[in-house]
Amino acid sequence: MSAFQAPKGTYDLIPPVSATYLAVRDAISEPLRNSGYGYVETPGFENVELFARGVGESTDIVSKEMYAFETKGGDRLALRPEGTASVLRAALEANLHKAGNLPVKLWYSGSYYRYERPQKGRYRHFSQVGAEAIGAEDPALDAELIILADQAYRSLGLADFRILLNSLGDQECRPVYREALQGFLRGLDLDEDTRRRIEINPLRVLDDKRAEVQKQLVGAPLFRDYLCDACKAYHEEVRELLSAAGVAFEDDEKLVRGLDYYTRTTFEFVHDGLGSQSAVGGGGRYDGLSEMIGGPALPSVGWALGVDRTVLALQAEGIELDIPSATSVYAVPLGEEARRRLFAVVTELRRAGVATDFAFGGRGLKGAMKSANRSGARYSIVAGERDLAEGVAQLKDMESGEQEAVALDALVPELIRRLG
RNA sequence: GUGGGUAUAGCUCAGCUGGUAGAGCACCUGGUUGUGGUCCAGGAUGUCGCGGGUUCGAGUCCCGUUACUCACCCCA
Repeated sequence: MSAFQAPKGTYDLIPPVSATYLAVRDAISEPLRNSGYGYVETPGFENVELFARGVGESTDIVSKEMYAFETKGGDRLALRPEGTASVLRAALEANLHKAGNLPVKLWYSGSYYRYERPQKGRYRHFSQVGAEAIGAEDPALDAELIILADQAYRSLGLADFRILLNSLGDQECRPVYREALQGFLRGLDLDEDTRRRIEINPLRVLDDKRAEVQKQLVGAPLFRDYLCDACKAYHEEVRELLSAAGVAFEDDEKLVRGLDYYTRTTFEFVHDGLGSQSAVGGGGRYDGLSEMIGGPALPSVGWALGVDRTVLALQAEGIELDIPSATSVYAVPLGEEARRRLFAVVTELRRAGVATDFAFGGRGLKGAMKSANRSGARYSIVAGERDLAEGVAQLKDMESGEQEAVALDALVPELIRRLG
């Protein structure tokens, strides 16, 4: 115990659990790397205005959950609460969209920050892997991203997740629907906050999880009935491509996401084993975002998957990822001379690419062998004066317990041979 | 911001209507003066979250406080 602990809503990732997080990030990004997405990394903080204009002034994310601060130089910054706005900003700043190769496809992995009351699956510092395809309006692109996320989850062994799909329309049909919805909502018996939301962002009222609210929403106008022909055709094409790819999804007319920039396709990946925070990931199309942050018209689509929540989903399904032992060989010296000789062998093995560790700190043989066992190493090398006098070391198979003398000079090639 | 729950050994937890602290796992030592994982024998470990109160006596009751946790709102 130190006098300090991790700040509220944060946690440290330590072995062995941290290995699972690395594996999850790897599994999520693998299909992206295999599909033309390039890695992008942006700063952990941005000009606060980017999020205010991008994510939306009316969203909870911006209005009450953002870590905003002023620097000594007077700049107004904010820790990033999400990834899309930053990635788009970076792409525009580097003029990637002018390189003539649209869509610009990018993936990223990093930490995000929201000042919220922590609970299961919701932290103030959390980790996401995301993907963005910038500058193309093509239903196949929307489908591609959903298919790749599905592939990522399946590669982890997850089975109990569902994909919710909806369309939020465009500048043409959304205002008409919005007005129709507002007309309906204004007639309901709702609390003050919700009534305010009707005027600012009525679609999000549909997303309210409270039973007494949902009960009143029966009979609310559905966007499905208001979509313009272009949006309807686009959405139908996305649905068909997903079906053709064998990716199951559920139409959810009430799926509205809490970020203002979404248009047309929106989707969410939900898992029932996470407590009340059921979304493990989500995303959608954001055709207007580029212009909102001062760029050219660049219709785009993307998603972000929560690494923390994916790990919770794995736990809920009882899935243990098969993470290979980090160490293949563990060297145990007895005495000073052996320590020098074996340390040299360890260095040589490592340079040859064999994962090797060493009994540091001069523990007794028994303790050192215990460490060798805990390291998960397949082989241990033990050498003391008796062995050195004969120019050998004892090579022990930690699984079978069998041990044989191997000439010191032959150790490295022999281990490489055995480990394949 | 609002509400519920919890706080005892490194970890997971037990401790009945108040009588001065326990289990399992982990850890350490020995059985093996040069061998781990199994087995056997032994061992160490706690400001019982913190502060105050009631009491002859508080892990146990009361008040306060802090932390954690779950849920609402919202989201990954």
